[in-house]
Amino acid sequence: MAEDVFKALADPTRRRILDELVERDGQTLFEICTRLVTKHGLGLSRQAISQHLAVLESAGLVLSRRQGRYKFHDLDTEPLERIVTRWLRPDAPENTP
Amino acid sequence: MAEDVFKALADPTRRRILDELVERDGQTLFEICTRLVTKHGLGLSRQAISQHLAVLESAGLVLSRRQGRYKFHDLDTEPLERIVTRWLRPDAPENTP
DNA sequence: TTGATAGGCAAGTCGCTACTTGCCTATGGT
DNA sequence: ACCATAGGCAAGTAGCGACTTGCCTATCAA
Repeated sequence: MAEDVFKALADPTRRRILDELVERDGQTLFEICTRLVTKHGLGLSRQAISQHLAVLESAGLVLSRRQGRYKFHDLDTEPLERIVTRWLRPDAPENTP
Repeated sequence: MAEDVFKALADPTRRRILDELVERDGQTLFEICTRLVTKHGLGLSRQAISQHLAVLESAGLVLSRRQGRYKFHDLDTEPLERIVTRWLRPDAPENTP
């Protein structure tokens, strides 16, 4: 649903997570946690990030693959393009650069 | 700010408003109210829509021009394109159709 | 000038959501 | 077998956001 995509993008922390995943795919939960702390100074618990990842996953923006005791997360940008074309007028001057 | 754009898009009613404005620019508050009620069956007060329009306006998605006692609202899709390109990998296969 | 229309301001309520805390499961190393 | 690591589940809390209600201002028509 587009609803889930918009709600997922509404939170700044979730957008940071997408930033991390677009930089490097296949990160685990702990990797994302430490990156958010060190690079962005966010002091969040592991569960907070886990819940954010669940939201992103149910929105289709993040795909996860389990492997042993690790769970790797990958970015899927496919839902992004569809939701924005909703309001782009086909023949508006700013949309035909 | 991109923050305001994402928060503005998070609400379903505000997205409906954008739907109405992309269909016809220059609508007043009351026009939008009646359209949301008749076409989408939303039973919202005038103030609710007014506050939504304020959010959209502060996000730069809606421009307003006052004329007498009327206030016309226009859609501006410019902020939309910038926020999505944030996570689109330049050379990913799904982004080069 | 009076009344009706179009809109704004401010306070208050209510539900959702982000976050925490505590405990539990499972996999891997030694 | 043991312990550490990677992650999950569930309940509880706090703050934000959507919506309402009531009242106020401004413009136009009669």
